[in-house]
Amino acid sequence: MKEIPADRESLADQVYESIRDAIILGELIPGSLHSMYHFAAELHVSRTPVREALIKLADQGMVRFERNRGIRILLTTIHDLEEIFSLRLLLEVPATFRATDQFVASDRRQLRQALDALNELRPEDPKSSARDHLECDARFHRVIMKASGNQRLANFIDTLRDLQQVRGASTVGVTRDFQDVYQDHLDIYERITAGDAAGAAAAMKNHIALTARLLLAQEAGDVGSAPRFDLSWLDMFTANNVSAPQAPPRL
Amino acid sequence: MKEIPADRESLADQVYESIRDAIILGELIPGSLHSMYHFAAELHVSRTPVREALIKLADQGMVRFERNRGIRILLTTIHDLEEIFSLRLLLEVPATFRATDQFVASDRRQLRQALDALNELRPEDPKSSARDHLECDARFHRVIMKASGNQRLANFIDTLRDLQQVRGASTVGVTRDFQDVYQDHLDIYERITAGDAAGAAAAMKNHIALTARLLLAQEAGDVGSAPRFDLSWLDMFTANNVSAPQAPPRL
DNA sequence: TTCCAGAGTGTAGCATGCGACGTGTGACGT
DNA sequence: ACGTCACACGTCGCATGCTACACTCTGGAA
Repeated sequence: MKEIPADRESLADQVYESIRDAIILGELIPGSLHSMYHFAAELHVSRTPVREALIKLADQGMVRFERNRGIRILLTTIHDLEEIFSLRLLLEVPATFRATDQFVASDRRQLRQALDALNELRPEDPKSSARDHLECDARFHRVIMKASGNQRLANFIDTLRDLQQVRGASTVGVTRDFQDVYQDHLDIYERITAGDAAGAAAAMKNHIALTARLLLAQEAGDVGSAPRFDLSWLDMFTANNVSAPQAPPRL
Repeated sequence: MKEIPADRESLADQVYESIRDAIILGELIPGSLHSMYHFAAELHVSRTPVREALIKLADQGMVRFERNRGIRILLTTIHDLEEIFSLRLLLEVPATFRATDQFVASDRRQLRQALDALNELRPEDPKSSARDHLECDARFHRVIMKASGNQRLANFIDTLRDLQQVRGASTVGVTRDFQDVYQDHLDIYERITAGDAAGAAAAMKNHIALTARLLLAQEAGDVGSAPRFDLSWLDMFTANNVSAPQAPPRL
């Protein structure tokens, strides 16, 4: 776990980020039990900021307090993933539509930056690249969500993505390669910058829906028990009636 | 502010509910500044559980910590209401659709109970009735959200409704009377119990959209400066293409 | 050998001590 | 009369003391 630097930010916030990152990076095994004393000693702070950070993480569903026992690191279950992707589809698709109409130069610059970062990733180190990819992917989406003008929506999506990353699951390198995913994002970028709101929304919808299908099938396969997932009912709430090519162009 | 009872639940949680309710009930004036010492003395607890409760409230946007100054009670702004109603439309309409398909007997019983409570309300005491109405309204919606099977969605909607209630705004008795609102909910109830998912979703959409329009116009009028609100872009993401009567039947 | 009981260990939950800092106030100089 | 500065007060942020309780492990009895 990373040490706490000595700069001027709330200690509790720094501890929050440290523990959150440690969970996402898999340094804290889901299901394992820890104590506030342990975290406090590890991070060289007192129990108070640790407790405050853990309360936030418990609210987000990443850990659970067990009275007089410790703090349990929670695993993001398949059902959690279903909830997460349902919410992402319901929120990110309309937000992309809205963002396109409100996009300004600085948004475009940031989105381009995130896109380039995504393109420059190469699967040299398989382990770290997957994590890096999740990070870049998150940056790309965050720019769009913020541009939608709904701050609460952007924050909520952020917490959902954190939970998704706890699972550590990525389709990259498993059912899709870097280039496929890059192409998805390039589609979205081009439609947004072209001012094609309906097209951008449709591209985002296809991107998330494809990721959800592949990821749910892939993760469910890991545990053997694979109940069928049905996200198709979401179709009618994600503007399947907008004028966009049914099959988005692929190279 | 209500005192803390001596039963067995986390003190911090009880303090959270006390302060949240106090804000919603308007006992804590938005914009006013308070201290943790003040809350602790008032509720006869130490500063620790007070601080933990306030952290949660700050996360939800109901209060703000001002370092070495105190805790500021925040006002839900018009822009906040826009964000809230956008999210409610994007989430509650699909959730209603989904809930209809998964409704079980116990859900139906609870929904009926909430509906009856709504019907029995009468504007005898104008002040408390408005609050009671908001509470019953929240219960009705919560049953449906839980029945949708997405716990995160239900929780998120709950926090949004809390923020909405901070504003204390209700259309009841201003631009609509009790009977109109009851009719809205009766429509939703009947379509859900009839298994008409698309119809229930459409009814929920109309209900929320109408409330949003009236409330935003009404609240914006209070302060004089009334920028135009445009929630119409949400139409295509709330299943305007489902087979449902354009004008829902009214008695 | 098995079951039960009781003490020990470690934990969260809450109370409290303490330091740093922003703010307001009052005195002093001009 | 007005501007400036220093001091005192109140507050958060963090550290630490303390208590009740859940679990475990051991020892003895059946």
